[in-house]
Amino acid sequence: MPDPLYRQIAEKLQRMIESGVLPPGAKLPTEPELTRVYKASRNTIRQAVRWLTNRGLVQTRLGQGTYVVQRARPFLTTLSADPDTGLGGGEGEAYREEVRAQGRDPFAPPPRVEIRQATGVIAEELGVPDGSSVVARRQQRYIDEAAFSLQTSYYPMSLVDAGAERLMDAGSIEPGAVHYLREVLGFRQARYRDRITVRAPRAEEAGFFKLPDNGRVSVFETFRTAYDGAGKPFRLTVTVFPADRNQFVVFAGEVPADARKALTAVAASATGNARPNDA
Amino acid sequence: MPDPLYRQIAEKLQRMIESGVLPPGAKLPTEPELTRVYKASRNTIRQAVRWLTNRGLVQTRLGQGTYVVQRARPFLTTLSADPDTGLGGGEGEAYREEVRAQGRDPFAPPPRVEIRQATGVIAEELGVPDGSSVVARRQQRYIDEAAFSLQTSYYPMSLVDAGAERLMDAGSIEPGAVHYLREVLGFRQARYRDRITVRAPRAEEAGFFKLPDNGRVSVFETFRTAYDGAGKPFRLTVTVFPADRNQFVVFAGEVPADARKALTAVAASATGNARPNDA
DNA sequence: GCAAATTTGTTCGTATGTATT
DNA sequence: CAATACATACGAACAAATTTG
Repeated sequence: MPDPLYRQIAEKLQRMIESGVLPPGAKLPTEPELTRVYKASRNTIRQAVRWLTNRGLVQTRLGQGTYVVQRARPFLTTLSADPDTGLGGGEGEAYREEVRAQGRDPFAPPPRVEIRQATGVIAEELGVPDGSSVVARRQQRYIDEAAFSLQTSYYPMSLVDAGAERLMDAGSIEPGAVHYLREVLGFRQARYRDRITVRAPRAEEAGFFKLPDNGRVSVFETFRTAYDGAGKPFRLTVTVFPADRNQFVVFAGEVPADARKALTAVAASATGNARPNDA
Repeated sequence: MPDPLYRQIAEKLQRMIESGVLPPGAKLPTEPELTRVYKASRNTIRQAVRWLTNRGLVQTRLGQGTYVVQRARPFLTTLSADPDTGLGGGEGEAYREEVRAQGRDPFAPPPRVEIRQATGVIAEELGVPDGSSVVARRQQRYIDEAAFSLQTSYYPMSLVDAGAERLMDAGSIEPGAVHYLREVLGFRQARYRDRITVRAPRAEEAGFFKLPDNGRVSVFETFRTAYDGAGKPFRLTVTVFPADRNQFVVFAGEVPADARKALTAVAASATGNARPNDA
């Protein structure tokens, strides 16, 4: 039995998009036009377009039309520690350097600082009792004016008691909290564990990242637990990145310098074109 | 101006799901029932349910009903090299060990082996001319009888010429291709670069992993380029994992043994409950 | 094993609302 | 303000898959 009508129409449009007949940014015919071309009711046409929307191929704009999506240039975050600085990617100074190295423009407003009760994952990862107080430093980051990540770092209150008072400063800690903790408490970074997950965005996240409200684009959520010299966790950093414009890189062992650069070119070659897993 | 009716209905159902009134696995009322309860047409009810479906909260089954989704226990793959064996996660022997370490049951049928022409990413990453021949070894992997990953490793034909003839064997190379290359050509693993991306599944992948056909669940696609002692790439491994049941872990520096174990508990604590990024 | 009932899926038609040009 | 374009909502009929009797 053939596919339902709306699928047939959707697949025809999909082929036009993937073959380049409808290039990124192009406007699809309007619903009444498609109704005439494919001799289907408007509801069926709308169902076909919705199918494309759910797959992230097109995007509809009320009052304007339906357009083939333009993929943003992906940004690469290195998770493994830098062999020179010993810093992991995505945080403070390391973030700004990595953005500039990719020829792009970083911006981060001062963090919001709050005192919260540790619960669930936060308490477990920091090894503090459930309900005890932690400092939460919440940071928004932009690249080329576009929202790029939402990061919250949690520190046990015991660090503040031990002398790291500036953790509770409302402004930025320059050149970075990692650096500050090393100076004040002697903690060396480059001992951490990252966990990388993917999930649907929450409403606030969808708003901040300007994601389509159909739940189509998911977000990466990374959990970084950092340990001090004695192996005790002293920091948990949770970061959310939109999955449609972010990728991660991990280096193991001594990887040639060539392979560390010019990665952006490979990353940008849309996975939609190269299909290394086809049969 | 309030939300449209279908959204109001969807959000009421969403609250029932998230508050536990409708626990995972529960059956939602049928469409005719919802029609009566919310005094909306069947089409509007269906739109509300579709909204929940697009967010991955429920799943409809033709002829049966609509059910609250049950999240599978996530599986963790370690990307950074094992400090003892020097092996990266997700490949050959390392895969089986990691699965058993998490108390689960690995299964992998023998790989399919093909000769292909290198194009795009494959040629670039392996540093071979576009169009030259490569050996592709394609492997399906299961955990607890469920499809878990689809992996293809590419090797330049020059390795076969240099003596690694078994790369073209149809069956498995025990205890693993990495081990074999070290024996025959002296390549040491533990020099590689991983790139982690997320995208919509292709039709074959959705079929193999039994993903819902609405494009809701996306897949991780990881690209691992391995380098020999001279810094020349000798292998590219592309792996696809369903994002709804997989997570990744990266260790940097000497992380305490405690933090390497008991990770599964933290990972399983559904991100749907703990909301570390809320305002 | 078959038929009926139940439940979601597809397709049409129609009317009205809202945002953009 | 008018025309265009997508969004919401209702009603109706039949199809396909599953469960029940």
